Amino acid sequence: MPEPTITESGCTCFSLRRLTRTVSRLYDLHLAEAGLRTTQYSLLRWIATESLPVATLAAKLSTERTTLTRTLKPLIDSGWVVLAPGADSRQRIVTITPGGRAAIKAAKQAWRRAQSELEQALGSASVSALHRQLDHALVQLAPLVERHAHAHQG
Amino acid sequence: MPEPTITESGCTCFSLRRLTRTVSRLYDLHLAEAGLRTTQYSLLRWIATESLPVATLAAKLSTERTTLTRTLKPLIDSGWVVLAPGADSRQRIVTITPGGRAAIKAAKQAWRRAQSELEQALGSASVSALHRQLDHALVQLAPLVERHAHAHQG
DNA sequence: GCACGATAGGTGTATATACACTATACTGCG
DNA sequence: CGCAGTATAGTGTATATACACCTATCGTGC
Repeated sequence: MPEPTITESGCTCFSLRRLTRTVSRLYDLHLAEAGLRTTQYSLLRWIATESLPVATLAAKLSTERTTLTRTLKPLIDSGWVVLAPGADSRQRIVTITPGGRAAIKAAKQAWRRAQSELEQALGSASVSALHRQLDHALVQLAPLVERHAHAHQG
Repeated sequence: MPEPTITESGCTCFSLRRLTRTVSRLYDLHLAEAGLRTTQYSLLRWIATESLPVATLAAKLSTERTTLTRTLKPLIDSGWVVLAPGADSRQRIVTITPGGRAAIKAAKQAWRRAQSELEQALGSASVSALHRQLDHALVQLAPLVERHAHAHQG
């Protein structure tokens, strides 16, 4: 039955943004002790697992490439990340430093407390269900948005 | 069973932020035709339903009060919103203008296309499930984060 | 071996977000 | 009434986010 689809629940984008604001504040409250933001912590952890060129990393994070350039800046200024030259001299390989690994280690407990507090408040089952929905949505939407974006250029 | 609770799924905050980025881009692609962002559209719609003081509106949106001051600025500059004086002369009542209502009307079709595209890509059942999870999480976490934030001042 | 399209990355500008701090106005108590 | 304390809003600063545009390098066809 192809019904008119707009749900009553309202704007999915607004609900997502609103919860993201709230959850980010929770994580940031804990991570402040360690001197970094939740965005920075996640980014560092990702960079620690593999060294990749900027565009490749951006794609993995579903971030606009130029946004990654800007979000990397404070990490570079702190000496936690460097942009190493690649074989192709256009590329910059985003690479973690020993200081970066130390920062992750120092912040890990704070992150764990944030995640734990969230899971206690929501219940583990709810958190799992939420992740399932988020993952499913991302898989469906990410390529769609990329197509849109590329079509827009020409 | 009070088990160690950290889920395998990783960082809830990161997953939320990532999907929010993606979904926001989808909405913004459509709303660009109407000359506004998804954040602005949602905010305008909210303001159109009731006129409230800044702090009250911020609480309803789960936004930091000072953030709302900044996000209102482009709407005020466009003539879509005014800050009217209240009985208490400290208060500014966030009020929509006729131009603001016209902007909502002009953007509605674009928003509908965005929401519809999302629902087609995910399926209505998925979208409903996602909204349930988002709403549940917000209800649990919003007061918790507020408590944290107020405790931090003192 | 050079011209040209494609690819990798950065900048300019604008908005979104939040914390620490500041300024102003109200309110109740002595 | 006058002041102490509280409530309301804005600023300074920093990060996050993305689009339009720019620069530099690569690879290929001739």
